[in-house]
Amino acid sequence: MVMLRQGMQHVRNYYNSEPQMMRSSFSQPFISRTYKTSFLKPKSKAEIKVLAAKKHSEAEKRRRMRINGQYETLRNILPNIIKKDKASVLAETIKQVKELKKKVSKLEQDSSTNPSKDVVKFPSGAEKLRLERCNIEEGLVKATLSCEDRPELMQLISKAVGSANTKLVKAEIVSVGGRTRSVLWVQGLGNDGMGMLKSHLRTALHKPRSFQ
Amino acid sequence: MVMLRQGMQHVRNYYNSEPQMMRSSFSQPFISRTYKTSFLKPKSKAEIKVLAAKKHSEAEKRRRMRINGQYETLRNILPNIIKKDKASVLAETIKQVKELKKKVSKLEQDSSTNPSKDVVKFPSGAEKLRLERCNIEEGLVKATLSCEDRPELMQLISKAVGSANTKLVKAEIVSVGGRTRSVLWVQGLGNDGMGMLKSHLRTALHKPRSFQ
DNA sequence: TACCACACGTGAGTC
DNA sequence: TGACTCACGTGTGGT
Repeated sequence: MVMLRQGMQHVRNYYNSEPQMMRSSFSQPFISRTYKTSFLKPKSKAEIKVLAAKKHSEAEKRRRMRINGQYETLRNILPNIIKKDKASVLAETIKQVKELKKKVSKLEQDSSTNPSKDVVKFPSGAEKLRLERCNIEEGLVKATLSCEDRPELMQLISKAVGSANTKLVKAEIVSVGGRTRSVLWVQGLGNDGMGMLKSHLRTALHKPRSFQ
Repeated sequence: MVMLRQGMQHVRNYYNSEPQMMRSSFSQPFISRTYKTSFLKPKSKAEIKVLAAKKHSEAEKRRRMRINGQYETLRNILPNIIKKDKASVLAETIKQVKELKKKVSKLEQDSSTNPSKDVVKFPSGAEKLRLERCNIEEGLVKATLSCEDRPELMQLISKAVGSANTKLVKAEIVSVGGRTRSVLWVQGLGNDGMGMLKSHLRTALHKPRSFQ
């Protein structure tokens, strides 16, 4: 039942552009023009009707071709189409559009909760510390800090996180031009946990450069 | 020239299901059944032809309805469609599919070069170190390492990266159950830089727990 | 054979 | 008025 109608359009064009039923009436104009000026373009009512019909059918043909062309591009765009008939093409299109939409919203959701969008964010010049809840159900808190780059910074940070009795789920660090921007994803904070973590991180940030 | 054809389908259904030209011939069967048994279902050639035509046109109508239903769902799925006619719907569909495809490939590209997809990757039990070029034009190298979690690890790593004369563009660390998985994006490696970086990182990984 | 998908010309509607 | 879009029934070829 699988149908492959690749070139059917061409096969089906068996009608010539001027159907026979119309041809007979086209000899008429020459007769009338023998005694009437061609500027007036005299036409019998039947003649007018036939010409209009011809025009109409030609316009309709153009319309069909326009639509069929778009079916063709759809057939080319969509991957894995077996049945090439119009209904199947439309069905497959609908399916694909839905899938693509779902995929996009999923990917966009990911990139909004993930650090991907922070890739372009470089450390700012100012000393900064910011905490925000980013997933309430999972109790996930995102801490963003920007400060001078120091070798012992990671130790200080991990100690700060540890002392707040939390779990560091994920950390992301960008260091550029002697400055560092860190984003931490922390889990397991109690009600007053955020304030505690913040103060711990603040002391870590402002600790003077160690001896080492 | 903007066309709003929301409910045109309903307006256009002015034909009843049995066109007039067919009705006259439907009175025929009753006459023949007066002297022939209805089991044989006697049909004149004309009768057969008309019935076949009816069947055909009905099938064609079903086909049209199937296709038009799909146009309708497309109209509903696609956002921001002004012109509701078939050709415009198809054109808009093609446009949207192309856009969605581009969007998806872009987002997928992002998530493959970005750490997003590593979110689910937790530190493995085995000691691991792997380097790979992930962007040849930019000379970007991705180093993935998995080892026991130690407080001084980040210092060791940053020293290793620094001694290889490179720039740490980005770092990502996940610590779970006493183990750490780190992913480093390093830039500015020479031809033999990768080997050097690897050996430096290896020694950092296997360094015994410091006094501190 | 019957069924299916299609292109066609046409009548009718909208703008 | 004319340009357009649509649904319709039909003829035809392919399965």
